[in-house]
Amino acid sequence: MTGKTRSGSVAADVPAADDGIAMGLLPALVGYHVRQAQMAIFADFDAALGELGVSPGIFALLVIIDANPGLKQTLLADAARLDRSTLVPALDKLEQRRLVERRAAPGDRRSNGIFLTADGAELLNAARRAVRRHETRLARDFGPGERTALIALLSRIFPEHR
Amino acid sequence: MTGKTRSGSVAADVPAADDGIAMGLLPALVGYHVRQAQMAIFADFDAALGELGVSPGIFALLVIIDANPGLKQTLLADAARLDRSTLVPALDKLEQRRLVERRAAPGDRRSNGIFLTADGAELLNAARRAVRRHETRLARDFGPGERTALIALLSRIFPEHR
DNA sequence: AACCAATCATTTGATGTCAAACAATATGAT
DNA sequence: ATCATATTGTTTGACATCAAATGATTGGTT
Repeated sequence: MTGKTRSGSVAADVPAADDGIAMGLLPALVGYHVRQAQMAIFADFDAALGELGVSPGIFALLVIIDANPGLKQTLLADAARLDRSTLVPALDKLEQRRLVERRAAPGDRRSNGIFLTADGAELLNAARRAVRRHETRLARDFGPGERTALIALLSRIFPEHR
Repeated sequence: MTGKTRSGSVAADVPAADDGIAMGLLPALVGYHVRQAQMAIFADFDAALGELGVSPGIFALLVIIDANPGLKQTLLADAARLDRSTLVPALDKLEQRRLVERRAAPGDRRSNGIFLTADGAELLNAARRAVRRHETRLARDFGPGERTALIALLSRIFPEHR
């Protein structure tokens, strides 16, 4: 079984159980814990902002739109790390909710500039407050500096993929 | 950089740009960096194991099945954090690839015990080697202990959601 | 001026995920 | 023993996502 692992490599050893279920080498993997953390964060985020109809992805979109009024869809998609085609129905929904507007770009009839409406800006402010509470909860057991240290470590993972 | 970060609270400050695009408060959020890290990790994982037809989710399934032969689908789904209905087509595919088997459970005609085939065990071994290389790459810029520290920090996020 | 390649938003198709509803089987209460 | 309730695997429907193809527009080359 999963013999001894060599030095610099990944600790392969036994287990850690999940209610009697062995998880093999998974708990030794950074990727596994990143995924677990992401799911837990998503769950709390949804509990905090689901009422507002704001998911993490929607929140990121609103923040980026607010910080870059008039941004074209392709650039917005890149910034939010979405495919252009994925952004289309997302913006459709936000437009139906009167949170954002697509306005014809002044010099280019192919592209739209994306803008937050007044309602969108208002909702974003409420969402920001909820997100700050969520983030505080997330790091409530962290000592001073640990939250920053976590972000710093995460930022050093595969920077070539960003 | 990222300006001054306050003690317990969330730094709301300016920017960080992504190619001229302002990202607002996103870079101050742990959740944002966890998501970025997850996407980067997934990309490298896929580059390393896509050839084997093994995604992170498939890998986790194979590892758990191997560590718990005969596990019932519901428990497997719980351990892998999938809905039981999501597991069905995943197992269908693995069964078509002759990597796993559903065998009638001895005392309960409702449930199946899930087992790795010889082919499945073989593929899993190859996948494990590739994953270890992947994990080593992931942490190649980390000093001794930093990898462990990262896992420890991630594990302390919303433990109530696990 | 006329073409051709690149860009922009969109449509379409495939996949992975959850949630709700379902049929078969098992368990527990009386 | 009978009946109500749980559990197990599955089907179906909704949704987010990516990738590839499409139509309109732009810009560059000649």
